[in-house]
Amino acid sequence: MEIAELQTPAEHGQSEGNETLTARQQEVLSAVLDLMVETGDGFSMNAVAARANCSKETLYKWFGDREGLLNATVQWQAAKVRFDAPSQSDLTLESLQVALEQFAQNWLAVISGEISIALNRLAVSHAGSNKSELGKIVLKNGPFAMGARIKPVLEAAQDADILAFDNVDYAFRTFFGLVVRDVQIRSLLGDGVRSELINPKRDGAEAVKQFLALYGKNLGATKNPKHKT
Amino acid sequence: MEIAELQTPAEHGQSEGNETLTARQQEVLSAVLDLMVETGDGFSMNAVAARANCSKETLYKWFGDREGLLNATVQWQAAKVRFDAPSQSDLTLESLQVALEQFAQNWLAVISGEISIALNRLAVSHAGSNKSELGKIVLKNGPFAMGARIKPVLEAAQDADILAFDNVDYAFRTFFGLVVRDVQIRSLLGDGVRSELINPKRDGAEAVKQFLALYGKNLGATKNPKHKT
DNA sequence: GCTATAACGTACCGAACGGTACGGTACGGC
DNA sequence: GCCGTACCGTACCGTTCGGTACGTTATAGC
Repeated sequence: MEIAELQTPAEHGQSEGNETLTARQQEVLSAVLDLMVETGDGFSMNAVAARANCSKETLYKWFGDREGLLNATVQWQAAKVRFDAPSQSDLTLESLQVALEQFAQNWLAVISGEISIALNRLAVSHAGSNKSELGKIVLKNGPFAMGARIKPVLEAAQDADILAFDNVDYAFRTFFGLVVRDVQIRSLLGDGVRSELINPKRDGAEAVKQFLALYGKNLGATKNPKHKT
Repeated sequence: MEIAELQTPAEHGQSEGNETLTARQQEVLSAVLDLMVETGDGFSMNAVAARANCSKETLYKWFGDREGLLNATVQWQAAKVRFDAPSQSDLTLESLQVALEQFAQNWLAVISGEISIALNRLAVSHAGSNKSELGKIVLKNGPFAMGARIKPVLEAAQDADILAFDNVDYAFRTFFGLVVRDVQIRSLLGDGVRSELINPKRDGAEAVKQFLALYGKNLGATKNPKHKT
């Protein structure tokens, strides 16, 4: 479920500082998020100040510069969205399936949300021009965080003779592909069909079924990849 | 090469036209592409003119405005990169596998190339701010073009009793996920591991193997999705 | 009540950029 | 030789934006 743990404001750089953001500061970041969803990257510091009813001077005092403000916003939002893979002590095929399904469904719901889309758009465009940490931040809180939570589950399932694979990284990336499919890139490119065509509940379950068909150990002749990395 | 057909090389909108670009105009677009790879979206019209040794006035005359220049560049590049799915008359499991592998490998090679990454970054960032056709253009020449080429092959394979699926769209999107995995999003977000970690030849073949394991008809108990749309 | 601090609002500055105008040059048609 | 056309190079204009400065207000501590 949604572990909401706050904090992590992140000073101008990515100092991974743990100074808690004040409520007022979070109001500002929320305003930034709104503007981001509405206009992409095309909003000015003036617009932020106006939307948040604060002065530009305060903005610069708190966040250093525009980059710092964006970094803080992205990190703040990323911290809010983190959810864990449900881990249970007794691991069976059924419980694994449930855990993966829940994770896949959460993930699909997140990446098809407009906030995630806006954040990823911002990070992608800033990853082009060097000198920006936004890409790394989103990468760390997106695909990498997903892997960090799923891989232990996969490895536990392998230990429990439920799954079979040679390379947990590759197995995870297959899981990623089956879950995300073309949803994320199409969303980022502005394909409007998202909410109609995508059903996180159904598609997540289907992805897990397919993943288990590929990597489940008891399911007939499975074709396990031979990657050694 | 200077035909008297006047300009209007790629009218400001997306006139889908293939009015031939003069060699000089293609030089300009090539310069734009270079700048795009180098600096993302952060290049000025002055920079384009300087790089291409042409005047800004000519730029505006040929392409209307900055948007028109970007559109022309993206369309020009997209047209160059198109490749067909090899289609043969006799469709067997082996020939299908070969065809899909070749396609998957081509696709992986394209999307991990720096030009494709730069183009997709540009399109993604412009898809955020409305009022830009770039997202649609890339969508059309990317995922949609891929689907338009693969789906007929899948359907032919279904007719030949090689594959089994209920929904060709969903089957294609699974294929997409298995091929692309996390490669594209990680590349767009600036993850540098691309060329080392990714082997189009090997990964494309593996993706096809997995796809056939899921949707091949003669391969034991396959779990076909029950999607109706 | 007095002072200090924090933040608001507005005005301002310099730079960069999109877009336009203009003078100069090379070249093909006649 | 003359003209029209296409293009180059540069200068220019108006606007926007990031960032700073400053005067004003409100709140907290003493």
